[in-house]
Amino acid sequence: MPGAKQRDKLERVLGVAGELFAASDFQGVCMDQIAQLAGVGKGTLYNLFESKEDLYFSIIRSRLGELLDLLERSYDGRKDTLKNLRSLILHLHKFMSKHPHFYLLWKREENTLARSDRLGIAALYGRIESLVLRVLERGVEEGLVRPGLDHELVAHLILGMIDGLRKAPENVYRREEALDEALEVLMKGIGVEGVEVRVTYDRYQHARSADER
Amino acid sequence: MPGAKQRDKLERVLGVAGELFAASDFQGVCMDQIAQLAGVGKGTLYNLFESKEDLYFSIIRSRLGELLDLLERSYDGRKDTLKNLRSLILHLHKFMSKHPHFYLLWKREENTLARSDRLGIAALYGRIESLVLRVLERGVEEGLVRPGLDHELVAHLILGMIDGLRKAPENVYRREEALDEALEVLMKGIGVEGVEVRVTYDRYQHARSADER
Amino acid sequence: MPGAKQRDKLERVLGVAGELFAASDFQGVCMDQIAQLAGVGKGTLYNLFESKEDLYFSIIRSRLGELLDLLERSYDGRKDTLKNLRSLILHLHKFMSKHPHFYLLWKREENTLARSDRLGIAALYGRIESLVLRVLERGVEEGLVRPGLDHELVAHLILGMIDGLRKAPENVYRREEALDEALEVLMKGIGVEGVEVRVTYDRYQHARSADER
Amino acid sequence: MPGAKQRDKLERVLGVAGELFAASDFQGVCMDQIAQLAGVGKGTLYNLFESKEDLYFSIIRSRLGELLDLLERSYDGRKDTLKNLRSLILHLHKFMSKHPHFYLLWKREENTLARSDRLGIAALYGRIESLVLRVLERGVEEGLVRPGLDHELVAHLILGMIDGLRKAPENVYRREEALDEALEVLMKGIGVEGVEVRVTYDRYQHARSADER
DNA sequence: GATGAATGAGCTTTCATTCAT
DNA sequence: GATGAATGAAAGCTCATTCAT
Repeated sequence: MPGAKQRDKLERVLGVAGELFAASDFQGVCMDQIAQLAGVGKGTLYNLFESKEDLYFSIIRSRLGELLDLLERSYDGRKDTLKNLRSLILHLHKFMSKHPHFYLLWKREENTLARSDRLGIAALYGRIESLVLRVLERGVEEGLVRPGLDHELVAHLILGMIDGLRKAPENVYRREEALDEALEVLMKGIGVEGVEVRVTYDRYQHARSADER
Repeated sequence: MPGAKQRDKLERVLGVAGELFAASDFQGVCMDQIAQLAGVGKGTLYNLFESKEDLYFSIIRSRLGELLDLLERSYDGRKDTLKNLRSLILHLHKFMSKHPHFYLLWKREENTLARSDRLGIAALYGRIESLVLRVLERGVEEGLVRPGLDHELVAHLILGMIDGLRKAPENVYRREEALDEALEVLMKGIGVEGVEVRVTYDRYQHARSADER
Repeated sequence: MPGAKQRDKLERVLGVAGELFAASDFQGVCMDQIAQLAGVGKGTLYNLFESKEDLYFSIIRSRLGELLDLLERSYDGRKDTLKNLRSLILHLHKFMSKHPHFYLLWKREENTLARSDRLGIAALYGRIESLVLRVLERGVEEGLVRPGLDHELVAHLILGMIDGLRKAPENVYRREEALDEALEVLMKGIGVEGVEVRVTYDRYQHARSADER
Repeated sequence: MPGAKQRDKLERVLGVAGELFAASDFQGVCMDQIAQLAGVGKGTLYNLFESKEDLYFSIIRSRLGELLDLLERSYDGRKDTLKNLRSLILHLHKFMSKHPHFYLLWKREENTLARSDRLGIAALYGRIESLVLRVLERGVEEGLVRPGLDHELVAHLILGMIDGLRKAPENVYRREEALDEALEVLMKGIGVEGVEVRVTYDRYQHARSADER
């Protein structure tokens, strides 16, 4: 099966290119470098991708696709909202650690991409929003999220908070409790008043094991 | 006074360049375009800025500087936390409307800039964080913000939420109530339990007039 | 064998560029011209040479290298001094006729290069001096050159004379006897008094055939 | 008399520019530098000279003119040939020490200038040749220079030797005796056989005082 | 006359892309 | 399919020159 070798090569190129693009920027990277570091000929890059731009956005698109598959698989309409939100945050966090370069590229381009959906990335971004919307709706059904909120708005607030979490200094962000503290702020913010939402480290441990494959 | 003409020219260049850079990206804009649209000679650009890169980051730096002066001037240790946060959100919102291109550039580069503080922009970013930290501390003193929160973390959550607000679809975001809804989510999230925080449109109107010069 | 084509191309570029640079000067020649006339793409010039400056000095360096190899090969410790000096003059003369542009460039830059040995050219210049010194020492051994002369000084006088010869008007310089007349002046100038040095056209013919491959 | 100030300014510019041009080359110097270092406005340069090229060659032309006036004044048809040649060498040597930059520029351009007499410099070069020719003719009349030599050729040999002298390493060239040794080689080279030519340091001293103003 | 801000032609150099091997 | 030498469009930048003050 030659597909395996092809796949390897493609992954190698995506990995190397992601690293390089994140380290400087689109124009700061040249195809020669990528080819050299990936151990392939320059011509091969053009067999794999239409152009440099295609390569660049393919990094974002492919990883973002992976991430969304992951998030959507982990979402479970039956789970409670707390678990779902925690799972969202956890998976984003894990994915970010695994593909640090991808995140930079994504965040760098997300505003640009919104306008003209180059290469279908904006569509992917839509999926994440719809996922959060579903979580919120489920939360209202459960009586955990207070009704009357503009879900489209709140979805962006949530995603923004998660991104803010990422930008916190490492010493803050890396503390495991940080995730729970953020989750607590979030739940109090959108939760039904008077309903106690217990977010504890024990639960965090538990959620973690339950949620991952 | 030749300074006036100089200033005009510089502002015109910053404006034109900001527009162009936001419309595509760094490499998608050439100095000839900028010069042409700004109505100056190409050489003049190089009298005003060291290089194309310098021009690019000068847009961010100068606007960010303006923004921070604005925010810091509007912060008032005696005001209540609600007012301070509302003022923060309002000013960010207004500035964003006035300089829509600047925001795109800023957000595009913020992750890159964090690493190597090119041209002192990261330092400016630090000022905004410290401002939010002061607001939080004041909130605790007032008994409006619950103690025990990691302020560094929460500061990033707040800034992230505000950014999320910006990313919400125009039809959501433009609704005046959106700001108050976000503020409410935020206050419930970080506020002391049981303390009623009334965020109403009337107050919003009032705060607006009180806050602006 | 791709080396052959490469070599051809390189020689063509060196030839064309030499011609152009000699015809005006460094700044009077642009890379487009060179590429066009050499029948290669502009990019190819940059595969062959680091920069325009590198190309420029490569002309001098490579030809000067050739010349020195020639001179050093033709020098023979056993030959008499007259033959050696004649050989030196003859070879310089021939080389100059073959590469008229190179000479101009060399002479134009020799004073500049002495100061900062860009690209190892000054080192080559040292080799020609040491060659003349060896000829002089041999001349003293033979009893043909009078002792007590400062050889370093005389070496420069000799090289200066040869260069003066080159600058003589064509109608003078091209006369074959001119070389012998110069050689006679030189030998009388540095020779042992009373020792007859016969420099005749016949010998010149003879020396020519003996000396060249 | 404003002419004096003008003259000062012009001399200052020529001096500064000569230094700069000698330190790098024509293209390596920009009008801003010259203006700055000379303490004049850039526009003033264009009142004094037609163009950058004109300025460049004016340095050579004006100094070369000075030099030739000097040499021609010092030549005296009645003096003996030895004195005349010594005077030639001495004056060149002195002038060179006084205007080190000029020499570099002159030598750099002399081959280029020969072809198209830009700005009348080649004409000046002709005067130096004719001066040497007159010295030689006088030498033949005196019975000190042997007849039958091609004077045009020998003139170039002499000028070449003098230039060779200049290129000799400083430690050689600076020795006062070096001039006399060169003169001796020269006189033996072109002198009538058997006629003793005494070149001593005493005479050198004497000639020096007699010759200079 | 003196100045230096403004200009833009013209240059070197880079690098995405192609295509013969 | 894989390669990388060759290409030339494109762009950043410089600096001689001008001219309004």
